[in-house]
Amino acid sequence: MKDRRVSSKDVAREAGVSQATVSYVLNNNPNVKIRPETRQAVIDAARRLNYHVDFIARNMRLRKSASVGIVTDADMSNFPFVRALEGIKASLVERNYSVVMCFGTGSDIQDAEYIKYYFSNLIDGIIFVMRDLKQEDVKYLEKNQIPYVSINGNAQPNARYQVKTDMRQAVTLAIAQLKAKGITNVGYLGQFAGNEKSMRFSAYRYAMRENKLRVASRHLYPINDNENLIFDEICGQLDGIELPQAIVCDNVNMGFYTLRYMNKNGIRVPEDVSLIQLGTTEFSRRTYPTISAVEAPLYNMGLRGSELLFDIMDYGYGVHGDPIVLQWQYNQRESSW
Amino acid sequence: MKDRRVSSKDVAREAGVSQATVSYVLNNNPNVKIRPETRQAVIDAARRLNYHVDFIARNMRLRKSASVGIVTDADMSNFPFVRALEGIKASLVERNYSVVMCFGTGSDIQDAEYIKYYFSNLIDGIIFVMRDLKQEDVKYLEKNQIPYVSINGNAQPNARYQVKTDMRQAVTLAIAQLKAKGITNVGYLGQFAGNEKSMRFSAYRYAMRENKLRVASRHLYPINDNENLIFDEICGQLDGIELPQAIVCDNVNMGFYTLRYMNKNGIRVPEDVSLIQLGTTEFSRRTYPTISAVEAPLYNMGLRGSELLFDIMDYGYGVHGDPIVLQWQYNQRESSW
DNA sequence: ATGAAAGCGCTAACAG
DNA sequence: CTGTTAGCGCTTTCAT
Repeated sequence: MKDRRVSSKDVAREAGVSQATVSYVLNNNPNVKIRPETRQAVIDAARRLNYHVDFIARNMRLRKSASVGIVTDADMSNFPFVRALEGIKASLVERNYSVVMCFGTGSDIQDAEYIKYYFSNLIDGIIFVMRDLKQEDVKYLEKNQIPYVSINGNAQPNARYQVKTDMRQAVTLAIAQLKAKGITNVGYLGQFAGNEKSMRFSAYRYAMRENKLRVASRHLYPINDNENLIFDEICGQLDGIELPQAIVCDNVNMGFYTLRYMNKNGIRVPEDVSLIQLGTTEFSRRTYPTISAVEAPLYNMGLRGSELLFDIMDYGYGVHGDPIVLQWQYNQRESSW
Repeated sequence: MKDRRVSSKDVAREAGVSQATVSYVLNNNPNVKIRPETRQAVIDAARRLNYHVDFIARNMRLRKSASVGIVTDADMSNFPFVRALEGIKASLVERNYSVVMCFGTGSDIQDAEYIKYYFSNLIDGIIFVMRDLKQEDVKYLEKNQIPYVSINGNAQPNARYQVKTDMRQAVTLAIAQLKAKGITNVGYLGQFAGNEKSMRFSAYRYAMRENKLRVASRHLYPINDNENLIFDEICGQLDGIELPQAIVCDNVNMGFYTLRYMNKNGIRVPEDVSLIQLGTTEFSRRTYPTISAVEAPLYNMGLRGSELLFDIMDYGYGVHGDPIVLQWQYNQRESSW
């Protein structure tokens, strides 16, 4: 199918040396001294023949693949995921590693694509991005000493290697800023249960407490995170009630739909109600008003996670037991004072 | 580093057969008949030992990599790119191919990562997604018979293998709908030069002509596509003028910023001005009003492109010379009549 | 300083 | 129906 390509043997012949020498030269093998003119001859020959090493063959010999598998739960077209991937990429490129996307994640980890890939030498390690790890999966990975890292806003209980985040300080800052403008009546709209959500909700409660503000239960608006229903649920919660001075929205979508609600009903933002969104998207600065947001350090999460994975791949389990914790940031825009 | 793993030789020993038989069974090789009990013995042994083929070794033997390289110009965190990637993925998964992201695209194609990967047997083919191909790059690819496909809204001149799109009918339909509501005065906001842009602008002109409407040059608003400047430029163009009844916006960002302009200035959409956006994003249905959009068939572009690539990889250059042309669609939402 | 040769794990003639 | 065997292209010990 693919026509025969030039191999290191060809280069050796062309340069009048042995195949071993070609390998020594091209890999700059530090354990072996090569006469400069020999070296040059090899390099010239390689260039002349337009030689490229066959990574597959090399990797086979070296018993590694020089790529890492990326696994996600999120829709791929999800901004946080992709942004974290950009951070990962930055770290990988440096070391000449490549990214393999792993899709099929079966119900049993044993037949997840990424496990097959790992055992098939297609990837050397695994990065879980924005994916909640099941207890048993973590156990399986660690039992088999598979290099992996979880990159996720939320802590993954029991996962040995992870990058997680803390948003409490950023939310505290956001609410402090509101308070400085005389706003004390800050509600919360979103989900109140579940892992990810409860991290957000509890950050809100933490921030209120730190700011010595009361959480009023009549200003807590439970909304399920289902794209098609969010707006209706918001209407159900907010129609005809007395609104608080500010609302913190659980995530990007809820922030958008809440703004939609305000715009639709002629409620001025932030004059009547301030709006703050938890989560990151590039569209928050394209609306009217632009939406203030507490945002995760996505790029750095990717970068740091990938670096951690390299440590594990290089030195094995046992290094760096501590999770990396990165801080969220408050990005004030027009929707809040 | 990685502990020795179980090979097909081990399975052979365990099952009391030869390595070849193991290969025959596990690959379901149709050219060779295996006694059912032998087959079963092999399968059992493999399971017992938790055997996984070593793809690297297999690929080396087969002289292929079972992965394709994805190259893009766009920021990865770009919705159209990722959506197309999802289509690609759907096609790849079926054939057990995997995706390798190629990042470094040097100025000279010879040292682009994807070329190195190809010549290094790391990928079997290349898909360019939303990336404008240079003349010379196309020439290089075709001279070397490298399987590639361009997936792009716009035609890539001279690229033999491509998926491109046609938006004229969809825009015509959108404008026809406006006209049916008595709107005849339709402006255009965006860029008027450049490859991508002129496709859009000319689709608008085509649609106006088809609908027997006049393009009024006073309702053509040139805006440069620079995120940080768009809004200011829009203000510069629209402040204090008499607006048309409808505006077609060049792309997603301009659509958003134009809506921002309207909302900010209390101009009702669509009562005062209808808005139509060319381009796709999931956020168009989260604003108030939601934004009508003419959208590219991104998922299918990815899917079809990937299928085309498989044809080329399977049968070589010479198949399917004709570009695949896919139609855009009009998605009417609240921002237009 | 360089070469000969072994072998990574797999597949596919070919032989039986 | 199954086994023997010869590589795929590379790296690396061990000789020289």
